[in-house]
Amino acid sequence: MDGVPQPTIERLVIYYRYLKKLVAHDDDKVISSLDLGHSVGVSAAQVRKDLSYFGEFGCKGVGYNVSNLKKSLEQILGFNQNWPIVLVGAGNIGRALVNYPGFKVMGLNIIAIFDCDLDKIGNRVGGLIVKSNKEIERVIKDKGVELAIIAVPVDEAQGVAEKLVKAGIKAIWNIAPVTLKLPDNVLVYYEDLASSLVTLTYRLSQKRLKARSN
Amino acid sequence: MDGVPQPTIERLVIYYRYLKKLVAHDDDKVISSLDLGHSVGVSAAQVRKDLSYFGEFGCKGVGYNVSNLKKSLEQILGFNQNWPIVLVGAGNIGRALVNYPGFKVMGLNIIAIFDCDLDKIGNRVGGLIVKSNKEIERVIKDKGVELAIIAVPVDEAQGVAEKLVKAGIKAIWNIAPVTLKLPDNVLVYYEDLASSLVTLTYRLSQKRLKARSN
DNA sequence: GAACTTTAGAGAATATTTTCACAAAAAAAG
DNA sequence: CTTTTTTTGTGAAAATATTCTCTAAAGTTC
Ligand SMILES: NC(=O)c1ccc[n+]([C@@H]2O[C@H](COP(=O)([O-])OP(=O)(O)OC[C@H]3O[C@@H](n4cnc5c(N)ncnc54)[C@H](O)[C@@H]3O)[C@@H](O)[C@H]2O)c1
Ligand SMILES: NC(=O)c1ccc[n+]([C@@H]2O[C@H](COP(=O)([O-])OP(=O)(O)OC[C@H]3O[C@@H](n4cnc5c(N)ncnc54)[C@H](O)[C@@H]3O)[C@@H](O)[C@H]2O)c1
Repeated sequence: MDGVPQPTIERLVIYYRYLKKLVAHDDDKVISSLDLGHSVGVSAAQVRKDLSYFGEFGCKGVGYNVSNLKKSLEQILGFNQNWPIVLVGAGNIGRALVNYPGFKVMGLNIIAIFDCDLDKIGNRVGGLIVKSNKEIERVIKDKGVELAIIAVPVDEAQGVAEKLVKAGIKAIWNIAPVTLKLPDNVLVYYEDLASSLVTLTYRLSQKRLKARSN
Repeated sequence: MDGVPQPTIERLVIYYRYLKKLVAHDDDKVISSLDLGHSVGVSAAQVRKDLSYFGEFGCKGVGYNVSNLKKSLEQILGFNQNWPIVLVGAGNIGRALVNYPGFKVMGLNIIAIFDCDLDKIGNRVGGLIVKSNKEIERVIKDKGVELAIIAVPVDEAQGVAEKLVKAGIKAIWNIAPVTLKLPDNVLVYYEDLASSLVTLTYRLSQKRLKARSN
């Protein structure tokens, strides 16, 4: 059940969202890897290979039962579990994330938001009240939280990360564009918005160069 | 100059940020691939390979001149160019992105923000006034904009994307979690925040399973 | 200035991920 | 009931990306 490529997991989420839309519209009872792939911009072979890491979900000559496949993906991706999450940094990005309703359907629940700025502590963000950093450890331990989001300025991220790990956090999603130095047993995933955008400008330049040389 | 791995570009941005910090602190005149790599969580070989796609920047037995390498990366990544960008959707994420000062140093300039909600049009976001969707085409053509960010709800994204492409947009950074159907010559990069988080919960589950089976 | 140390660059070897190709199962057509 | 069509699942092949290994250049030590 391991040895699953990283990109496969991300694509499963994409398949899931499309299937959910189909179920909601009661559009189709069954879908082929070709149609599913085409709908989400992935090859049919890739769809089948991605699913094959987890078992057999389709029927030869027919395709996949939409509703069942959706349920299987929920199971695989852990959407029926509850993942309590704490978020540090009640700034622009932090507030956007807390206000976003799309995480809940995936079992992702931001249960607390922390900040060190006295002007922000006590404010309401989404359904939460911004708490002081001083409560980080207590909340994490009380609720047995393993996953945290870091949305503080670059220079604060390392310190916040260490505090989180000390409190028991096992995985961090870091939006601050800085590499964290943490024990190997802590999972860290970097969400680097600027570098994604730069990839796009880079490819745009490449295309221009190629066009010019033709 | 092509055939550069996608991940290499993203890492170059990471190297760049670290070098910028060194230059600002006047910390080091020279850095080895080992030190640079170690600082940003990448192997030394990876650092050297990444740079080798673009030329020779180091000195054997010595390392890389920090300031020169930073300048070379600026050149490679197009940070000294001006990339005007339009953003559609003055919601939570859209406003966060416009307010973020970190894009400017990479030549990324959000020059206009659009929304269709009358309550939002006319509001100030960062240094910009939210404009009506009706002005999208005019602004893009007037300013020769090629790059757009989509930050509207899922169901609106396809329509907005088509409007942008018709106005001349060549590359889209889509934050709405939905696959866009656009002509092949339009570059699309998806920023899927939820799927990143799910990858993390998935890996966390895996680790738990592995720990339990030991 | 000879021997040693450090470190970039590059090609080879590995590892990872995607695509291909086809057998086998299910359904549909004849 | 046989043939044809559809479509999955999978092992092999291809493509992509990373790591290893070694050479040679630059600097340092003695
Ligand atoms: N806003 C964006 O679009 C964007 C894009 C890319 C990256 N980022 C990164 O995301 C992070 C947050 O960005 P933002 O725009 O939300 O910034 P922001 O300044 O709006 O918010 C940062 C928040 O963190 C709080 N904070 C500072 N130090 C803290 C600490 N030690 N403990 C707890 N809270 C602390 C501040 O009080 C503030 O509320 C930054 O690292 C930024 O580089 C943001
Ligand atoms: N906020 C998050 O943390 C988050 C996380 C993941 C994904 N997303 C995605 O990002 C997108 C935006 O999220 P958000 O939280 O900012 O939502 P939001 O509701 O706060 O903002 C959406 C904005 O788009 C505007 N809009 C709607 N239709 C439009 C149209 N046709 N043309 C122009 N403007 C239009 C709305 O008026 C609103 O201002 C959504 O697709 C969401 O799924 C957001």
